[in-house]
Amino acid sequence: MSLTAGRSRDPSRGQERAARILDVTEDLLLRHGARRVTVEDVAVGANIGKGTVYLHWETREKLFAAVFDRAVAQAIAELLAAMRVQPSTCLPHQFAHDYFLAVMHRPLLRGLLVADQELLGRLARQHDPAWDERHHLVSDRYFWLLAEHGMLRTELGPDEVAYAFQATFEGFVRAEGELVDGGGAAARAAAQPAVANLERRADLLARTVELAFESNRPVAADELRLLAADVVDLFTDLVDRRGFADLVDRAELGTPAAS
Amino acid sequence: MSLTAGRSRDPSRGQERAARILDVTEDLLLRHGARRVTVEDVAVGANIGKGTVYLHWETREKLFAAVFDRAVAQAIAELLAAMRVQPSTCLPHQFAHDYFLAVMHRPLLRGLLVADQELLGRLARQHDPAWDERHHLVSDRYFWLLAEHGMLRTELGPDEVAYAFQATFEGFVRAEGELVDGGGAAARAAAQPAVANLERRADLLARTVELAFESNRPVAADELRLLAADVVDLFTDLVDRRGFADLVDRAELGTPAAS
DNA sequence: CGTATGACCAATTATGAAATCTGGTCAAAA
DNA sequence: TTTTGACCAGATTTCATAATTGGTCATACG
Repeated sequence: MSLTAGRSRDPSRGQERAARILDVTEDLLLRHGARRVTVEDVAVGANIGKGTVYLHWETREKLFAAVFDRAVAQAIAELLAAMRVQPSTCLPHQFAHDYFLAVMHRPLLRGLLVADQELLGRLARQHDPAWDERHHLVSDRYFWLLAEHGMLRTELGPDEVAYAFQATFEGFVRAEGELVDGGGAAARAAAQPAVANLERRADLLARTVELAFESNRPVAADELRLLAADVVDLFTDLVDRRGFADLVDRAELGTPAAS
Repeated sequence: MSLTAGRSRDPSRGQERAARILDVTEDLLLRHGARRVTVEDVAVGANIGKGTVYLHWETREKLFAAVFDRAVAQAIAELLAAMRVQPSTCLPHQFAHDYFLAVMHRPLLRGLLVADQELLGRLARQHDPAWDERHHLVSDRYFWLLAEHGMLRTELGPDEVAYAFQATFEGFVRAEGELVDGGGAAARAAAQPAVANLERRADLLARTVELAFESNRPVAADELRLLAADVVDLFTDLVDRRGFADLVDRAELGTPAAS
């Protein structure tokens, strides 16, 4: 039944298996919701024994958490990759735009942000406080960095911007999908492709963020590159501590896990 | 919908009883949540027979809906009253500020906006589509009005602003209460009064909205007063159709129903 | 030797039938 | 004419039993 049985001295072999387990779990999670996914299902799906799952995670909930962690890490990795190619991505409005799309393209993350009861089961409001802690910290430092570089309006302090940005971002994620065209009520039912609508919402979010929070000071390309590098470091650090550093290094953009 | 009551030819008698029923229901709703409130409870609380409740509302759910409708109407009435005293309240940032507080001070409305499962029971995601319809319509017209008066930035179209405003507003309502002081991590646990924190969040929302959506064009007091009058009419119309017109006329600001 | 496994067990969760409760009605009371 | 509460069907809760499942670990395996 097992391919790689006991033989392995190679640790990457185990990593690979862990990834496979996460893949299977993610798929099951998306299709049935946390409540209905059993460890047995996962094991069968990954062609391994149930006990083997517990060689990687000490608990079912931790396995699930790992799936979500990975999704977050992938989204951030995607973002950082974009930031390396296009330094201006570190500016709040582009950041919001890209992160919004990264989230919305991943049902797992969308479910996480809107606290989808069906998807998350009892994991729903059981955030790891340590993660929230770190998230806040990174967020604060990010906006602090922006402020130091004079990229933020001076009307609001960095902490305030951090709070407002977060609220606005989540508001857009939760906002109903019906951003209708300006062309009056007639176009209501006209089904524009869902992706196009997503893009429009991302764009609107971006412009909102830009207008509300960013200074319009022109920026030298060099300084921007420098700032972007700092921001990349900042978020890399965030993801590092979650055990998915490799995703960032390899800039793994693949398979957003969307259906 | 409601017929008159008691011995009387006087219809206000029935109105009064209806209000009493709503009061009792609201109280029970807040204390036990929709799932646990029975029509019998309501009747007993209001010192009337169960059948009498059905003289006013044909269904338990409609009774509950009426409670929420009234809360909305009260909040809007409060807003309109403020607008009459202080016309600048019709500007998005002040509007957001006051409406935010009006909502946050009413557990019923907060629960409605965040779709509190416990409070709403199965009413949770069972919005009256007709109301959403009207709400959207009024919202759009509001921002259109603002645009016509040149109060909005020109970067975004009125429809876009309407969408973004809604998303931002709901984001702030949902955002966790922990807007910590700029004074570093130390003040984390320092319990500032909840109301003060609410006020700060309202203020931050206001400034965000102002920066993101409003033009900084100076406005003559007269024009502002004119605009405010239009806005009052607009929202009065919204509330009228819900059967709580009297609240607006009497500018009933009393008892936000907060605990 | 160390890794992988699945039978095993306690504890959670599903099931379903009986008992209870409750939304809504309406004949009678006021 | 208005109000009421006994009444009933359908929904909900209960509670005991059955089935499932998270997690362990002695054993098999390479």
